[in-house]
Amino acid sequence: MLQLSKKVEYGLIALRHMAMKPNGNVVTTKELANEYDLPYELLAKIMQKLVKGGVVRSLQGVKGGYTLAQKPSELKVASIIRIIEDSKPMVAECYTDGPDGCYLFYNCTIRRPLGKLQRNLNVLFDRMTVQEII
Amino acid sequence: MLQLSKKVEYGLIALRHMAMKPNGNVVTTKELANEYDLPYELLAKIMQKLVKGGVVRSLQGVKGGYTLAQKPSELKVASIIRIIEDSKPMVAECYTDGPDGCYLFYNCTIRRPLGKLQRNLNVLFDRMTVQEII
DNA sequence: ATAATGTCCGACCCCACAAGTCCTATATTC
DNA sequence: GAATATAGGACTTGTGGGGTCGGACATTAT
Repeated sequence: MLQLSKKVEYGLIALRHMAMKPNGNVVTTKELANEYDLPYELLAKIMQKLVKGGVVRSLQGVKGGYTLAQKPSELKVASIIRIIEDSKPMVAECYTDGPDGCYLFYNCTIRRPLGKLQRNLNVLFDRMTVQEII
Repeated sequence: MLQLSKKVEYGLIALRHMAMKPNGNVVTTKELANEYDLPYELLAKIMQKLVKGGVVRSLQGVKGGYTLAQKPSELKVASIIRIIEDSKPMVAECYTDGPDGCYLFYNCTIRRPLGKLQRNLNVLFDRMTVQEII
């Protein structure tokens, strides 16, 4: 209920790990999976998403791996969630999908008030960065 | 992702509806289900939970129904969620279940930082009341 | 008293989606 | 060219949210 997904958790753990390494130091999926006992393949997928999201850079081949593409202080948790989940953290689907996503939409009486909650939530996730979880 | 459940949404809609009725006016599940086109049985379950949670009072029999047991300004959204979901809104399960709930627990590197997020979230849901969604 | 109409509540189904797995292709190093 | 890394599509599995059904009990009206 209202929880972050495992994917996001794993992603944050990985990013934190990288943020603590000396700059430019590559980290492999294997290393991460071993260190934190995370499912390798799943983590690999997450890392690939982070690459596409521009959060980390990848180096292929032997001696390959990942490095941060941005400073930890610039990596907003909100962005990480958006990249990994393909959507912002939302309190209700109607804020993403619009009228088509919810058959109540037009006569939904709690949409506006929830909007307030949503905005506060946005602020929360926008403020927090990877820097803070080191 | 991080969404409120339908149950909570329905519950809020119902409470709002009741909050707008003249004091002491009973509202039936049927009336609510029709008015907002919500699944009757599910809504009934939710209402029962709200009764157990002390948020609404029930009157059985013909002419029965529900009335608010508290002022709308006293009905915190946080409480509603807790009552309907049997748990507080949590960003990660480890905050409810403790060590047994997550095999990472002791070497989880993001638990403490997420705790900050959690506390902020608590404040958010504690501040908002049914009064505000009228 | 009995029919009508409401709550109460346990048991159940369904399915979308999160979580995790498997397999193959491609890049890089030595 | 062998070893080791990422890239990525396809697949399986498990769980929980959402929804349904059926019957018991309470109250009122006739």
